[in-house]
Amino acid sequence: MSKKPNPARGRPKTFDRDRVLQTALTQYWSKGPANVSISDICNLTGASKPGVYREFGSDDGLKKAVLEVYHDLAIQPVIDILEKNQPTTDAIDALIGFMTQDRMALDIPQGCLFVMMRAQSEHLGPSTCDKLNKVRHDILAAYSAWIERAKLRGECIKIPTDIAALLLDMQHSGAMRMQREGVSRETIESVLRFALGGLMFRDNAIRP
Amino acid sequence: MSKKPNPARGRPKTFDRDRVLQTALTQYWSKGPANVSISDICNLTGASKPGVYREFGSDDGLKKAVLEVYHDLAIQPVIDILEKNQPTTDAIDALIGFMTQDRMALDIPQGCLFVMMRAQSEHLGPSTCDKLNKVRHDILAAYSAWIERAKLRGECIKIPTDIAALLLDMQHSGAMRMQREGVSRETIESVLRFALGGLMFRDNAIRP
DNA sequence: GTCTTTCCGTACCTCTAATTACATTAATTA
DNA sequence: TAATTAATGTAATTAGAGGTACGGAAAGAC
Repeated sequence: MSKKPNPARGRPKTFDRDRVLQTALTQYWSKGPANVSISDICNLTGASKPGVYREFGSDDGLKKAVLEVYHDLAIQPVIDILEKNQPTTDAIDALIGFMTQDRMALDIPQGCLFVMMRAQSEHLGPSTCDKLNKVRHDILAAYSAWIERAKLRGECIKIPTDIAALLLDMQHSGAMRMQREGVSRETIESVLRFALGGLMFRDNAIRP
Repeated sequence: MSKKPNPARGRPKTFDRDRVLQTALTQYWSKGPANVSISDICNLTGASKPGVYREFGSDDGLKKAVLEVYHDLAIQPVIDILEKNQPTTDAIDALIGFMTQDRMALDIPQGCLFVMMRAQSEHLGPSTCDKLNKVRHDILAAYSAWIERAKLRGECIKIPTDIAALLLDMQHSGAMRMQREGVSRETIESVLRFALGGLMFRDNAIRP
């Protein structure tokens, strides 16, 4: 066991794993995972097809690896917000802020790869689907823990925790879908404000 | 202009348009539009491929035609609920009831073809996408009109109408996605109850 | 130098999808 | 019966996907 930082034997490796992963991530994210072929990625990176297959095993393997990268990049930050111990309103602000960043300005694709993959899980391979389910489970668990803590603090309405978790997940997916459909940042923020605000006791529902 | 109910000339038509449409609808709906080929539909219906192309022009044309059938079958009923002049709580009950029918028992596929198509619009043809946008517009218009009426009756919280419409659309998509992911009927109902209940003044948010 | 090890990439294979060329069939009409 | 019309389906074509066989290249070891 242990890595081989320098096996110093045989032909040195030139395959750029990170470049392929980064390129695949960007492509899948911006065009949808089903609309990017291995050949596309090879052309964009200069990698050879057998190289990709040696590294990732298959299309499924590559997609799974990309999903792992995506997790660290865009899912974990959400979980981090949820796990940070802060007042519920602050957490909601942080969530909305994260979901409605100006993607254009940051040069990040619109929408969410995880959400897209879920929507197309029918033509993803088994290992990608596995990973997808694991990620889904992690997110729901994080939502649940967050809700439980909010309840203890008396900041959350009376709602079964698992229902609230699904509801949060639903709003997240919905926001990401709208983003892809071209709905404006401000509009999405407003929708989320109402959707998530409803979880807390509302001092903001002012009768006309 | 005018149909030719009986041109009575040349070889009689045997191509069963309705059968192809019905089969395509069921297949797209249950497996996702991207996972069903023209050949599949031909094999299932006994139609020939040139027959299908003669009737619908292309893959895109077939999908557009199927979407039109789906509209009448599963979108219009929602619009009808919204247009029926009834108390907001009743409309919400009807919406939730429609969204959480026992599909298994009714032998209807899970989820919503419209929602699936939106999620995969990247690999749909232009005319299907057009139709998709029109349907989306119709639905949002119906939600908006409904919200406006609810507001006049003083049954709806203070929320911009367009935001509420997007919010409703988001909950609908979310519910349909959950249904496809295998979440139970009861759970989805509960989620929707909280998600849509928040639009009305709440007498149901009981502090513990 | 040559052996061994490890990685490389060209050129192919196989499948499946969409789409069509074309010869054929079945009816009405003259 | 022959001509006309309007539909039919077999059998290709083309394009692109995922995936691989295999000969070669670049290093250290001997």
